[in-house]
Parts: sequence; C-alpha cells; structure tokens
Amino acid sequence: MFALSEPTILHADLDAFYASVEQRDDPALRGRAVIVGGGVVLSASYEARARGVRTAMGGRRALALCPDAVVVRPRMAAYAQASRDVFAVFAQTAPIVEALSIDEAFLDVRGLERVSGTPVRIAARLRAEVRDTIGLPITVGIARTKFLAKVASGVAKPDGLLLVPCDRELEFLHPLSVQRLWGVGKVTAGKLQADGIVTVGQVAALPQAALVELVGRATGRRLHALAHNRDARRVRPRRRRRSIGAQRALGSRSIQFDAVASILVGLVDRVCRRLRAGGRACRTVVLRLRFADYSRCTRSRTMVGPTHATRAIAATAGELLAAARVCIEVRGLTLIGVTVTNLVAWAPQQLSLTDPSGEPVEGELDATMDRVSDRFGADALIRGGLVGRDQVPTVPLLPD
DNA sequence: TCTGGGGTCCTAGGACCC
DNA sequence: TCTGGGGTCCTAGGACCC
Repeated sequence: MFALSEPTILHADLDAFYASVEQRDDPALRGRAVIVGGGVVLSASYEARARGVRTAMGGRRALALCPDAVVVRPRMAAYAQASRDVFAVFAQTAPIVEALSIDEAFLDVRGLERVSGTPVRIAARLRAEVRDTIGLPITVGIARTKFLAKVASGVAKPDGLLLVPCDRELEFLHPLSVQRLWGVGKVTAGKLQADGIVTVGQVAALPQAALVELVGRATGRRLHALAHNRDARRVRPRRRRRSIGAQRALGSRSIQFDAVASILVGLVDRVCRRLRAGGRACRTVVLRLRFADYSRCTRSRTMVGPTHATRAIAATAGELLAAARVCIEVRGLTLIGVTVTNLVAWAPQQLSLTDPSGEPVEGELDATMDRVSDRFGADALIRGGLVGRDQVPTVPLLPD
C-alpha cells in the first residue's frame, strides 16, 4: 500500500553543462560534437562523448578522436547566468536546496506530496521547466539517500529521470562498478581491483576492517557505509566555502623569477578581492607550484591573525615564493597558484588592521590598491612600491 | 597521456602545551 | 628530573570532484 519511507531526495544535474549552453545559444552547434575549452576539454557535448572525448582530456587528443568537433572558447559569464536561472527553478521546486557545484544540486521534496505531487511528478515538472524556459537538458535521480540519488542521476544520464524504490536499493546498487561510489577515483579503484573487487556488491561483502586495511581509515569506513547505502546526511543549504584560490598555468616556456613574482601578485590581487567581496579574511596562505616534470609542491604559512589586506597576503606569498626560489630555478615552473584558507568572517566596521608601526592600513589602502590594479595591472602594485617582499604581514586587531 | 581552474577532505609528523 | 598521555595547531602532500 504505502512504503515505510518514500524516496524524497532529488539529485538534479545538468547534462554536459557548458557544451549544452553553447548549443543552446548557437543553433549551428546543435547535433554536432562540441568541445568547450582550449588546452584541455572543460566540457564535451554528448555527440563528442560518443567518440570518446572526455572532460579534462588534452585538447590535441580530443581532436584526434573527433576531428570534426567544433572547439568553443569558454564563456564563463554565460554559464554563471544559466546556473543562476536553473537554481531559481530549483528554489521554486523545493524548500531546501543544496548546491553542489555550478551545475548540480540536491533538493529535498519531503512533505510536498499534497502541494506538488509525488517526487517523480515533481522531478518531471522540474525537468520540463528547465528545458522549456531555460533551454537546457537536465537529469534527475530520486532516492532515499543523497548518495543513492546522485548515483541514480549518474546512471540515468543524459536527459533522464530515475527513481530508486526503497525496497530495491541494493538490487540497484550492487551490480554497479566501484567507481560509482563517491570518493573512488583512479587510485582507490586500482587498490580495490588489485584484490579483485570491481563491483559495489563486492565492496559490501567485505568486512569494514578489511576495507580500512586496503584503502585507509576514512575512505574505508565511508565506502563500507555507502556500499550498504548507509548515508544519513540531510539535504541542507551549503555552508560557507573554506578556501579561495587562483592559479595560472605558465606553459612550458622558461620564465624569469621576477616575472613569476609579478604573476604571483596578480593572483594574490584576484584572491584578495574575492575575499573582501565575500566579507572574509584568511589566516593561512598556500603557494602551489607545479614543475616541468609534473611533480608538485606546496608551501604554506599561517599568519598571526586573519587579514584580507592585499599587501599583507602578497608579502606572505612573496616570502613563500622566495623560499622556493631554488626549486623553481632547478625544476622549471609550469603552474603557480595561491590559495588562502582558515577563513573567518569579519564585520567591516569591527575589524581594524594596523601595520607593525601602528598605522591603520585598512579601507583606504585596499581601495587604492584595487584602483591601481584596475588601471595599470597588478604589476603596478610592485612598481609603485605598494607590495614588496620586505613587508611584514599586517597584524589585525580583532575585537575581543 | 602530459593539462585548466576551482574546490573538498584526509593523513602524518612535528611542535607545543597541559 | 624523568616519564607518560592527551589535545591542538601547523605544514606538506595526496586523492578526489566538477
């Protein structure tokens, strides 16, 4: 008659998001293999995927597989707008929406039966609305847990709708490949396969201790739970982000150390603007480097207090860069990135920053630096003496 | 098979404090 | 002075996701 607990979690996921936006906006691209991106594939239309093109694949290889593909430069602003439009539909559909990324979200439709109909009807209407008013294909998975809803949408792609009934969860889940499990990538799949484990059912048959032995404590415990569809996480609005970063690939050309320093200031400038725009400050600065042999390294430093001042963060990043100088000169730098973490919120009127001499540096100086950077580029921050390696991070005076 | 830019979470060792 | 245990923070690296 009625099930004990109906599946009420929807996982909605736009299909080949960037490529679909391009096909929507340019009719000439419809029905054709479309690749968004230059050096690497950011997104590939299903026509291109049918030929073996995959996200994150090198552009050259993608074109070798699919020579007649149309390569389109990414238009991030268009994708951001499309995402806002879609999330507006999500918000109309369910009271609780949890964004997972620019193109996917969980929706909790519990208790909406009388107002909106069954979860399947809600999902069907959501798909129709996104297709008709925004012009994009979207797949929805419905299940009792978040994990299974996401698996279901993955299985149903593209342009599909799939409900996993409560009494058939394991029947659905166990034949699937381990790679369907959240958190199983190449490395973990390899470890499992070495023991002959290739399906979710085989994972479920293993004692937790054996799994922990094989893939580590945290991953082992999680996989064990997921393989039995144990996932108690509720759908809830996203919490605040925990880090903000910017990076830049430098290509394979060799590059002068001073040029690297000025690129770094540009990255710090970007990060700091986002930090301030979001009303956050950071305490830890991480420098990421990748070298010609594809090895990587990170260097980090935690400051004595949180700051969002470009000057302080650039100085810290500069120190990290100086410390890595030999490494860079020997191994050849191909990518540089800056990430700030240990984020805290600040109330603009409450936070005052002072430099070591006791001078207040907040507000006006940042505004000045933003203006200088806007007009003359981040390089001008160095030339104008607004950023230098000799500068010590500013120390914020926090209330209380 | 050599590539982007943005993130999250976990692990492990060492320093430090109680 | 020696020895032990527990907890937190910092740093570096790695796996994974979109």
